[in-house]
Amino acid sequence: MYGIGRLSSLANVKIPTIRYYEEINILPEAERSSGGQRRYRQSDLERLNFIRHARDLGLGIEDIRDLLRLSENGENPCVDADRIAAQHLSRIKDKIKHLRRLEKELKRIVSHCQSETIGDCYVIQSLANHALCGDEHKEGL
Amino acid sequence: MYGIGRLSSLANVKIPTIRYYEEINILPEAERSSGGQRRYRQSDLERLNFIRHARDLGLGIEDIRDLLRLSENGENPCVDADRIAAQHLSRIKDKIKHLRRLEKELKRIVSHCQSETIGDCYVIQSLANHALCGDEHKEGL
DNA sequence: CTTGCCTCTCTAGTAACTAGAGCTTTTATA
DNA sequence: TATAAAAGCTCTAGTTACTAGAGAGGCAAG
Repeated sequence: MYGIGRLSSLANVKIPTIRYYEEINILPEAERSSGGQRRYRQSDLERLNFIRHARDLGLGIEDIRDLLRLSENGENPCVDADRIAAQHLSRIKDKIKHLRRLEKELKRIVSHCQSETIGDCYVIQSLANHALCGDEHKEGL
Repeated sequence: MYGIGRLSSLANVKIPTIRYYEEINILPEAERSSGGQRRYRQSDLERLNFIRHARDLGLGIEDIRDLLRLSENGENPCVDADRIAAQHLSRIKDKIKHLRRLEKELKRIVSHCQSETIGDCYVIQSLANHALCGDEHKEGL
């Protein structure tokens, strides 16, 4: 049994974040010391590690909640977990696509500006006038 | 002079968003009709188009505020605008790098899972146990 | 028993909107 | 001109995943 500070450094998750996870019920309510402080055990650390790891991969809290629920019974079919991961992967691919379009457009705009003053700055002109854009950059996340 | 609905469809920005932009002072306070409704003119549309365009490129409101301020005087040097755009470009590059790492890791995890039940689902195992990760995916945005 | 660190709850703030309630104004039609 | 539909108004609260800070209380070492 250890306190929240120790759990925090073991899992590499900040203290307020741990309390937040408890509040939104992805961590169970912690046991308390006689004075009311949270006390944790190994299983809490494991669950928190799972959460942090999933967060590092960019999964949202609701997906993580589903994954935790699924993982609680080893007999569950794993297609649901696979689907969550696969959907997340496709969201990431979409984001990459979108960001690449932005990157391309910004590169074009930035490299194109050779002027001295705002009056004929290509950056400003591009923003003011969509017609100067080479490409589309309106969709997606 | 037209109403907020028309401005909204001309600029392709939702009505509440326009009011929000006014509230945070990146759009000037609109003139009002005798009954108190907002009335806009061409210059408002141009400013709003500028904003939307910058948002489409992923720029944050504070950057846009700076760009708008700079663009108000054509004599201003344009290095400041260029710097804002260049910094944004580098943030985008970083995000792409980060997302590509996640993509790689998720692909590995998803394709690796051939099981039927959660008990030996590679997705779940990877999340529970960081040692199964091929790569790092902890840094950055 | 005291000192100092750890932890507690609660509120509010972040970014950039979005949704909805309940009401008033404007516009189009009869 | 009367009325009804469409458009607009303000205000509050919700979204995501935390983070910061105030002010009070718990805990372990010496």
